[in-house]
Amino acid sequence: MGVVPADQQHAQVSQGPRAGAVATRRRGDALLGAIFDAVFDQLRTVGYANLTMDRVAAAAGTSKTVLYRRWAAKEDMIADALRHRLPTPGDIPLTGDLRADVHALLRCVQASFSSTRGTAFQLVSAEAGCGRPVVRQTIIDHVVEPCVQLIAEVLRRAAERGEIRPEAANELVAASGPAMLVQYSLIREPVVPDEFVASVVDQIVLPLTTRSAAAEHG
Amino acid sequence: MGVVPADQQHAQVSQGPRAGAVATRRRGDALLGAIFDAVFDQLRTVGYANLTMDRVAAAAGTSKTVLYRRWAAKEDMIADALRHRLPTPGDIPLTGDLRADVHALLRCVQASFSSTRGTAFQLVSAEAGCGRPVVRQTIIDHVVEPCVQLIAEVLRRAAERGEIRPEAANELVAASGPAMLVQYSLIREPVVPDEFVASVVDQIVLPLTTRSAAAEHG
DNA sequence: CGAATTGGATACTGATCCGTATCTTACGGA
DNA sequence: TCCGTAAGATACGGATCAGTATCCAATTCG
Repeated sequence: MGVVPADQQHAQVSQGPRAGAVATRRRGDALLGAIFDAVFDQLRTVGYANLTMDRVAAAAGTSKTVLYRRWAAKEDMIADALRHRLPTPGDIPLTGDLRADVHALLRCVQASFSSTRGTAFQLVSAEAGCGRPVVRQTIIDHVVEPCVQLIAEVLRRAAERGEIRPEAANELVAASGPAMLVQYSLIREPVVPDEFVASVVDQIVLPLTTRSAAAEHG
Repeated sequence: MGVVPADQQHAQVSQGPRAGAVATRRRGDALLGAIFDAVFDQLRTVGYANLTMDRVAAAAGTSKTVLYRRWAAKEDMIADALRHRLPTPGDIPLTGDLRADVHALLRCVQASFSSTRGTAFQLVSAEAGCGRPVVRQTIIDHVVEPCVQLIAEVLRRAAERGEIRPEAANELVAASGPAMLVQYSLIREPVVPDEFVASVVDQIVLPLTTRSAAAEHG
């Protein structure tokens, strides 16, 4: 309840010109980064439904005015936070090594959880069924779809090289890895551990591609 | 905007004593069912964030008073709606046939989407990170966890019979089927088609269990 | 038929939150 | 050093919504 001390300090003390004085006012990217931190922090602690501009401002150690000077609406702010924090799968260099490439692309999906503090798929479904699923579509288009497509491409090339059975080079198999990570983030805990990613690669994705795996059961 | 016609009729006309007169007032289970329909309808159309008691009441053709006579709070109502509509995996009879049992259990996961009009995992993540994840935990505990455990059990028995390779009888493989369905519901469309369930069984789960699938890649 | 029960309409309170307006104050460049 | 730009505090209007109170009407049961 009570009174919040008005002279509450920000978490980060930047190296200002006067080293003795506490940095009380951030600008530009420093401020922007603090706001994005606050957004994901709020998503993690109170959830999308209870995320308010007041709370984000308070968590960032700033005020609502600053937020509305940058974004017209709450959704714009969140979408912008995502665009700045989500990894870009297209930047991942592919080596041609099947296991390494699949692993790298799945780590990209994993990074989309950790970079948003595990709130990525909370956001995906929070808006499901709404009129303008801005945030939802941002994540799907930015990370999940590209990763699945890139994994599919990696599988296709491996099939051309004869490393895997050709029938396994499809989007269903390509989607299995991301699906396992999404599942883990939703059911177990928000941020997916490294060992789990490795397990998925070695016990799910790669076994599905081996020559001897039965091609059809139905 | 304007005025909603006060004499708006309910969708369902029950067979009252006077056949000529329009049934205007439902009771008991008929009313309860209409309310649950309205809950999932609202979740689908406006989303969890915009689901209000007023809107649910309006969609059910009743008033807020009726809702608060049954449930103390909004979350209780939603949780109750879930408990009445979600399938119960434990009721599924297991035949001992690997493919049939896996398929039946995955159809149970699928049913948890269709019975909630595709909103099940919207609910799972809408509350992620909140203090009291009532709705979230209801779905996980009621459907997903039981299904994964039952699939794991089915795999274990198949391994004992020598039908599948023993290393595949683990929870990671057991989770792959549900994970694919969750993924589909989140990314593609809310309700998962039958053919997709069959594809997952025949192209993901069963291939992972075949004797010749490489046991380890890492 | 008559009484008890339950459904339904409406209005109200208090809280919350979005988005804006206003004013003060720190920073940083010229 | 001075001035422009942007940060930050605060307050406010308007809207929305949860939950309650009150009154009325229909259905069911005795």
